[in-house]
Amino acid sequence: VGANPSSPQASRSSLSDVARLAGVSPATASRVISGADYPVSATLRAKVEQAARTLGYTPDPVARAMATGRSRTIGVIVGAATDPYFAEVTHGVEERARRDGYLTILCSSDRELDVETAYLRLLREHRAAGAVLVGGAFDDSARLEAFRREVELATEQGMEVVCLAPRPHLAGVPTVSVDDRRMMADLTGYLASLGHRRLAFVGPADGFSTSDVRLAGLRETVAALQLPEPMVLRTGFDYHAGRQAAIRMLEDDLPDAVIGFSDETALGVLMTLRDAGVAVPERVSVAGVDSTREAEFVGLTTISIPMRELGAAAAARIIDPAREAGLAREVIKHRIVPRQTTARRVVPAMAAARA
Amino acid sequence: VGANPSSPQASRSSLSDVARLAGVSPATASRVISGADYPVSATLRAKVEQAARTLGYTPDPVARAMATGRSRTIGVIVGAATDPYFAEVTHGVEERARRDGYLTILCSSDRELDVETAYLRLLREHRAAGAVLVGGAFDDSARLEAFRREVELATEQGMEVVCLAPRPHLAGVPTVSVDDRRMMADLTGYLASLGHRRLAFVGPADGFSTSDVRLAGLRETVAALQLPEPMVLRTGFDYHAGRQAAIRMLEDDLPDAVIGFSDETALGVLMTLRDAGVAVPERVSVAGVDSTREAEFVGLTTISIPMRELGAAAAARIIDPAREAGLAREVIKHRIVPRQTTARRVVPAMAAARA
DNA sequence: TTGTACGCGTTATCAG
DNA sequence: CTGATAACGCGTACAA
Repeated sequence: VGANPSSPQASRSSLSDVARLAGVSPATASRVISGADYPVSATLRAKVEQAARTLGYTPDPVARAMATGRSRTIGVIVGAATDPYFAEVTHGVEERARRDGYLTILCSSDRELDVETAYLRLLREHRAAGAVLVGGAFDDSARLEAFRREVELATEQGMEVVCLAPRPHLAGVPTVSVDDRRMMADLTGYLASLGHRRLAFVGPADGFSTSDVRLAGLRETVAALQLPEPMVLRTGFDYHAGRQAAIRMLEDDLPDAVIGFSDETALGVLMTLRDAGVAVPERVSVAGVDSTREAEFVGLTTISIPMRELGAAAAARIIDPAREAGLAREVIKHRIVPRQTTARRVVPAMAAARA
Repeated sequence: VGANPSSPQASRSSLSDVARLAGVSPATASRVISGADYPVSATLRAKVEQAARTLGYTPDPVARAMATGRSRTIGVIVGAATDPYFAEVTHGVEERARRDGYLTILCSSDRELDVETAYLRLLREHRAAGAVLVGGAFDDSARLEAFRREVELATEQGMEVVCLAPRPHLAGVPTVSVDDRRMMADLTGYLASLGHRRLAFVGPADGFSTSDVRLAGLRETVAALQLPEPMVLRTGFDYHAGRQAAIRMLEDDLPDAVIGFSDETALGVLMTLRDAGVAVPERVSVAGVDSTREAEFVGLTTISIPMRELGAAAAARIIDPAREAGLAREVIKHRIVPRQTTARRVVPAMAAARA
């Protein structure tokens, strides 16, 4: 009779073993081991600790999850695991989690709300301590209700859910992120200050939360500075999307400067333009967002976002919710990182004169 | 009396609820739900399935893990979560795992054997179905014994451990990987065929499994072709290591061609050489290993390794060990991907003539 | 302050 | 083929 018959278990010792060796009841042993703030005499406490050491006892995480409804496990839900931005944030979560013996569960959603919903459910069933929603999302109204419901269930069950980018339809969920609107406004201002007037934005289709906000920031600034209407190319998130956009620009019309939704997209634009013989930054300036390592490698102008720290902060919030219970909406400072893909605009006449 | 008091549980239904509604015993319900190959009459089976549907019942993974000693969870242990190679393999694992409702646990070890050991133990305690050891490792003899012991314990407990790169001191563990020695021999041959004689290798310190093997492959071929002794720069794994190595080469002496331990390293070399005004591939050829997306972006010559497929294969092996029980040491084919950072050697005289 | 006993939700054994 | 029932290892009301 009993479970787990096939495992030749290397004789792991259980809490009752510890209790027996220490000559106390399992309850007392539990109170000592689990660090409960329950009064236990110093004598017994010492005995239990000694016994635990002798037996090399380690609490069983699964049994604990069973009993407490909580496991030392953190889910991180990203749009694409291989995207450098997501990878960096995830690493931040993992490092912080590891410090406290938490396990990090990687959930890559292909930016599908349904997949996020399914993952959230799985995490809840596994009693994850919390979940980090790293990226933005499409405003997929058909799937949205199920998603919200799942977030609600998770929260009700005591899971900590943290957003690392604002989710418009997820009010009440603590969020720590940069100010996308302002960030893009700053970047636009920076490019304008270099003399660029005809701007282009390359990003995902309409309806993606963070992209929409960034685009709004761009448009506001363009309007305020009385620049011409910006070109908007909605080809996607990644490197390939950047390539496509660049090809379209090459066929159509070159702007003064291009802003990518992310470094990935901007890099796609950059490489494709250069391959086609377009001088960057002399003819066209290119800038991205994220400050991934790739961007550093090629000297791409970008906006610095503390990716690891964001991940670590989210993890910290999940591991110890009490500590940072206060702030529900924290804003991280961004910073423009000017590098070699942006430069003062060279007006055609001057260019001709120089040539 | 009882556990989990604080959770306002959204009334999840349990197996006994299903059993009650179906008018059968929990045992029968379990046999139907868990898909055990245990005889249950069609009538009762239908009743249970109906009841489960009505209640929207889902088995509890934690309780299952408790009872069976196995959870639908796969650990993937990598050297650095943000390294593109590891990220890609991890994504492969995740995609395959997701298909079967498995969760992927990301374990980033900073290439420290101790961290790998600790993670392995944590995974075992959490009843992970298996673990994927993705990268190589330093031959850290002091820590090695504990590591091996942990692998052994994991295996004894029924976990599937799979290596995606040979671990010399882990005999008996199923491994699916490329042939590092031959791969590097091929690449060396390729560079030699372009007329390059003075080769350089940039990689981690001595004693790192995969690097040692690759270097051996290089050396063999160099000897066979009677090329001069190669330069070996042991600066590390990543982009920065490549930069350092390049700086040293610039100060010291430029080879005809540089091979990086990985694409990351090679890219560091490439960018730094170009920043310093060294023409690649005209003056120096540069090649890497992995065929990461980054390498594609900048047109780096490299060796193609099917990263996602490797991850997926490892996951498949863990999810369904019976299926592929046979082969314990599978070798994946590699392929040289010539791109724009390698070219036929231009001998100084010719270069002068051309200039 | 300590101990007893039950429950978490399954699976597996053994008796019908 | 079906059903009681004992585990799995822990946390925790409740009684002492």
